[in-house]
Amino acid sequence: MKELAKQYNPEEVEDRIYEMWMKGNYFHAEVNANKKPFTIMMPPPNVTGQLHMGHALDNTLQDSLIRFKRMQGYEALWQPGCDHAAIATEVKVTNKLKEQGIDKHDLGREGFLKEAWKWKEEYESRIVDQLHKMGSSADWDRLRFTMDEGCSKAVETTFIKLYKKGYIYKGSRIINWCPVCHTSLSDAEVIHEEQEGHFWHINYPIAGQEGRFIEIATTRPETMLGDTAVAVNPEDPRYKDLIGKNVKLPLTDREIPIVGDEHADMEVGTGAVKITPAHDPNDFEVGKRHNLPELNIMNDDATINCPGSKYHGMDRYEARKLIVEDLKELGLLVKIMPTKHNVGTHDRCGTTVEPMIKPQWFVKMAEMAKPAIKAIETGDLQFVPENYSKTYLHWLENIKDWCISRQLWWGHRIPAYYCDDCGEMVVSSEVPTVCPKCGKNHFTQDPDTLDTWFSSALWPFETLGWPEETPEYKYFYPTNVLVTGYDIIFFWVVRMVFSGIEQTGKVPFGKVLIHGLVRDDQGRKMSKSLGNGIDPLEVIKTYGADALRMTLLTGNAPGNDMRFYWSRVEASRNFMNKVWNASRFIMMNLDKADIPETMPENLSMADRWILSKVNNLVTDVTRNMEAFDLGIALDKVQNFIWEEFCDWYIEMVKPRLWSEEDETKGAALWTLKHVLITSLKLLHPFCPFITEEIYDTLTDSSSPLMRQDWPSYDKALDFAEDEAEIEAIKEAVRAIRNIRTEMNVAPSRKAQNYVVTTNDRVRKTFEHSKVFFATLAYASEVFIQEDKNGIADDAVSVAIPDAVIYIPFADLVDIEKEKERLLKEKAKWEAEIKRSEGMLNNERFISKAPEAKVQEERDKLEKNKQMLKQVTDRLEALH
RNA sequence: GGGGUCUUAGCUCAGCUGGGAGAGCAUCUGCCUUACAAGCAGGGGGUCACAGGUUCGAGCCCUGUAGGCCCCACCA
Repeated sequence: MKELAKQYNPEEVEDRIYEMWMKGNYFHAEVNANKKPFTIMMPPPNVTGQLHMGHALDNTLQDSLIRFKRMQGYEALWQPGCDHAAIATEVKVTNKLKEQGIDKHDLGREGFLKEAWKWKEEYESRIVDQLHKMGSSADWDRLRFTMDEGCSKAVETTFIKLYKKGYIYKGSRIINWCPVCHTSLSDAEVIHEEQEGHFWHINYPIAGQEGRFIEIATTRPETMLGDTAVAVNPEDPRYKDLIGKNVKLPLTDREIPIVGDEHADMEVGTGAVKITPAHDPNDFEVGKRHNLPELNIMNDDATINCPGSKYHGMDRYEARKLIVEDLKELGLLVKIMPTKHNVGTHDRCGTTVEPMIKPQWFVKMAEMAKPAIKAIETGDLQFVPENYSKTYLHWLENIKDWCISRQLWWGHRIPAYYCDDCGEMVVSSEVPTVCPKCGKNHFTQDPDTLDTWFSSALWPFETLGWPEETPEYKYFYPTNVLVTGYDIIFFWVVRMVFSGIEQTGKVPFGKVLIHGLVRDDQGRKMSKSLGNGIDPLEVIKTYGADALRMTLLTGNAPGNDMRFYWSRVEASRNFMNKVWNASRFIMMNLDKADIPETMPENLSMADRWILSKVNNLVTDVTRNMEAFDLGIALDKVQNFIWEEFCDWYIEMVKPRLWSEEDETKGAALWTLKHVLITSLKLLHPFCPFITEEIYDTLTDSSSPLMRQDWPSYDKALDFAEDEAEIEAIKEAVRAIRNIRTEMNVAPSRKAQNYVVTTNDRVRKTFEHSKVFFATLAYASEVFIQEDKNGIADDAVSVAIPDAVIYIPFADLVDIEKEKERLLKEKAKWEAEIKRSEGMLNNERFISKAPEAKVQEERDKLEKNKQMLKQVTDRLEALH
């Protein structure tokens, strides 16, 4: 028998084991008609940097699931890949170049893209390496990238299909513009932050009515250069008569109309609003309603663009300052009120976005949203936890058209071409040869690229070869589970669903397992700026990947945020150590006797007990796994291994192993081995490394644990009737331990040896383990009094090397205390019985509850009655 | 304004369709015991936010109240 190292060294073991898995190609999944597929698409990490704790959680959940399904006999594919993360990467690469003193515009588009690809290569391999360290069993042969050839083809195909269907259109609309990144942003990329600001109250002079003004309030005075109207509520008595009149727009020579519009809220500000259609989404709408001109007064970098004006070329905030001063000078500034208001900022760079009117590409959402909503109603798509489907629905039901064009270089180029001569647009997968309008043959491609989510929306099928009908696509698609954080339901999940339905006719995954954020120990988000992020690799280095995985899986329900505590990692590491040492102990004993091939006949009570325990555990854990309650499943496995297997069974079995002549040693060893292997299997999806290492050392199996069959319920191991007896034994053992404490005898080898026996019932249950109680007392010799003399039902016999002493219970235990304890216990059982009887006497319960449950309750009642009898008997014996 | 969610031990959190209040950490007591001191044995600690209701039975379901958090929209 091989031996395990004395100390578990995760660092050494993990690397070696992972290499073994890789060499054996055990992660690979192949089209296999004899097996059912099970597919998980890895949310592709951005190639912007290294993985953080959120990725660790995300990947641990997926890896646990896929390992479970693989062991269950599915052809389990975990499809890995990375995302080009358009703007995020472009910002990073631009900054890196800037540090080297290079401006990206000097490099030009081609040069920049070369740099970006270099960046991608570097970070992609770093990310893959990190995923290896976490133990991820993804099919690395199938590693994909959102901008690789196949994905680009899928993007192009999708774009053209949607365009031809009329779902993609180009339009001039007001969009969010980032003046630093020089690109448009979707609504989802804009974060609204509350900021301190001011309300500037400004008098606009009424044209033709000298000395009369209309007072407006604004938080952005600089935009007044682009005002094309003032709006008042048509019901507002203060201003009713002014509707239709004009005002002279200060600081300009323009006159603009006063219009009546619902948008003006009588309660807010002065009730009169300046309308700047080109720089405010609401004003844009008002402008549309009243046919107002849209006056763009800003350049792409948010400097003022008003030729002829003194503000021309100034930054928007500089211009604001100067405009306020100038208004003051003109006596038109009425007052300045401090206020808090929400300002939209770019989620990547923090710049305040500027609403701008720009020609952009959009996806029409109304039609595609419908089947995505329906998928929830039909149950084709289910969220875990379920309430996230409400979030999903709420968003879809209020969906707006999706702005998909970005003025970036890093991304999929829009497949639209413009004729150099007449400007005619052609959407096509290739450069058109002849202009359909003017017949010329020179074209320029649209410079814009697509929103990064446009390609990730296709991830579940583009990675399997779509639009080609590859065998992989046919076999593995639609996928089974998507695992992701709640923070990207809108960005990603929604878009995958409607894209999947539209392109493939199928919901891309049946279940969405949602997890929360990993926060620091104070509940704050982990972020670079706070410097409170914890690198998963650092944790793995000191505590091992298994410990990290266990920390992330336990004590946390789906969809909820969790806090990261080092103490929890330590606790997990301690459990790894427990598993390691228990296994070490078992292996040290395995060569002490022949281990039966099949289940031996002469199993002791304790053997039967632990076997049925582990048998039930299999059922429980499997059910939890299938319901995606991974944390609960792991909790049960841990609880079993530590508290049942180690603390009780292994302790109980020791004397049989140590004894020279015990004929049930083989049964004990068989049981130990069986329970250990089953436990390792159950633990493997969560803690793959340590379980694999132990299993391989223990079994000499030619295939690794990760490819073994998941255990299933075995009727032959169901010794359900033993449960009550075991409880009685445990109770007796506890009593003896208490006696030991009462006697103040330290169970030390240095202390005197002694033997304890107790009543017939307990002794009978331990007929195969006569040395059991001796072990508890750490005796070197064993005395069992077989004659009834001196052994009362409630007395103990204590043997020390030279003598046997019979000690009545009463002499050892404080009778009053013991009575109290028993009375308490009696009350407990009585309450239990009352409860059970209450239920069983209830007609509604009997008729409504499933038969199994009723039977369970009846059994419980029976058992409790027995327990009560025991307690009562003991109480009587005390007198 | 719309939607969601939470309140359980000193701390952080589990508690699966209603049926014995749990874990980890912390704390207290006794132990270096031939797997494990990263350990063992034992203990203390909770009116499950509050008030009603449904039920034989409520941490769980319903209504209301108080407080916390998140998302969406909007604040000219």
